Amino acid sequence: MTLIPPPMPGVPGRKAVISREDLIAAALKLVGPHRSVSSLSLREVAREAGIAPNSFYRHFRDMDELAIALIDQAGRSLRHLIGEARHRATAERSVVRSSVEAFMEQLSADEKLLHILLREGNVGSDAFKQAVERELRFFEDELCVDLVRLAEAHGTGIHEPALVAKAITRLIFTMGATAMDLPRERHAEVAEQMVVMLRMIIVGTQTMARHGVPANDIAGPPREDRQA
Amino acid sequence: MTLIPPPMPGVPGRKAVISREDLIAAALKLVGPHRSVSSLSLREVAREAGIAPNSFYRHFRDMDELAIALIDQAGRSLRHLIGEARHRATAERSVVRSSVEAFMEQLSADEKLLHILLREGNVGSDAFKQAVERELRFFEDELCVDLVRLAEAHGTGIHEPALVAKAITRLIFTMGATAMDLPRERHAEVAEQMVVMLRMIIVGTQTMARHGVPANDIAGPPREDRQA
DNA sequence: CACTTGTCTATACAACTGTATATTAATTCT
DNA sequence: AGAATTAATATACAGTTGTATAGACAAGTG
Repeated sequence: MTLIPPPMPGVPGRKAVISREDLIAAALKLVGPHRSVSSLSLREVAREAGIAPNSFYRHFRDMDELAIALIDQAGRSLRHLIGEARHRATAERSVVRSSVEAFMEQLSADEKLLHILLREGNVGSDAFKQAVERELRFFEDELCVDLVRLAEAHGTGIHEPALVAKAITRLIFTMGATAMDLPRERHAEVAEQMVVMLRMIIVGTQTMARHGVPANDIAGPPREDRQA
Repeated sequence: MTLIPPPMPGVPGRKAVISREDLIAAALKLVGPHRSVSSLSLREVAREAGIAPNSFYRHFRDMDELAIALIDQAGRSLRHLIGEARHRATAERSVVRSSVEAFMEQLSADEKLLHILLREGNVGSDAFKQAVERELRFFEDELCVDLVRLAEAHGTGIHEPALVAKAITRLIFTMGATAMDLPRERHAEVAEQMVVMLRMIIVGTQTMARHGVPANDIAGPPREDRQA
């Protein structure tokens, strides 16, 4: 999706002095901790890219369309990152730790793209939100098959793997979002918190797979409909 | 904070035909799934409230100030809600289930206020974000003392209660935010997912308290620095 | 060459924004 | 009654926004 037409030499017309990617880059330069994508104006992006406002329409119909392209790119970047993290993980260290570390690492380096994916899934148009949701679900699905595979390999059970994946994903993303407002030196601390949280979830799902799911938690009295 | 001056009879001047609360209400009428607080304009709110644009300044200095007042109100509403949920919980059912149910219930009823708290903590000015963060932390702290108290009462251990509270809070809030985009009839399903997720965390923290924390998870090889 | 085609720019317009200034209206105090 | 004080308004202005229209430039075609 959002493919660039290949540079066939047989097409008439003027040589494009600017490309979609240039516009995306210009938009990226403008977003930041205080500037959300949905608050960018068409003219602003055009100005940053050094073109006339109307030239924008040659590449995108809307700012919304640009935003979705941005999300796509952020998603690709994230998927690449996670792929690498997974590769590193199975070799030496735990998935949890190395994934979290890779995530936080990317958070510092590639800040803007992650920013978009993390924080702006809640505002904006429907198309915008769906695009973010799609990337989240992608992340989630990959994590799910990973979890199942690892659980089988290690002989540990896993209760409701899909929900485990969902919980972990959402947790990583929100924690990452809040980490972005913190000074760089506190990122390691947040990463450590994330690792502990994820371990709790994993220990929980394993215990529940081993001993059966409890019908109530620490707060409630025993219930009658507890499963045998 | 944001106190109304008491109606002393001894102050000259014209009777105020509109109050801060009316402006807040007008702003609330405007926000929705497609309209974020930070995208509201001063004139728009004034128009909705039926006053001249400049009259806005009699009550707030900024739209930002209005936004923070909105967050305060949403926070109060949420705290009230949680207080009730906790009251109900200790009596008959589990904290987890009844809290989640109360949360989702409020989500449907009082949609707008929760909306603001849930979705808009990531965009907007610093003051805005800090206000949301403050409310989140409040929620978190209350939950933490609850967890510790319950763990003691039931004789179950609890590992890193503060982190448990944080994880649960963030999870509830993000899941709640995504639920708001779903049709009403799927809310129960999301609530069920949330309950399972939270139980995993609680079972996890209990197991870790009982058996000691694992030095690595299901994916990694044993590490040497494992705690005795 | 003229011709078409696609890219970009210039100008323009109506709508909207936040806010400054000045004026009017309502209420209480003396 | 009149003076004082405060809320609300009307008008106005400069800036920004999205976009419509029309024209200029460059590259390929016949």
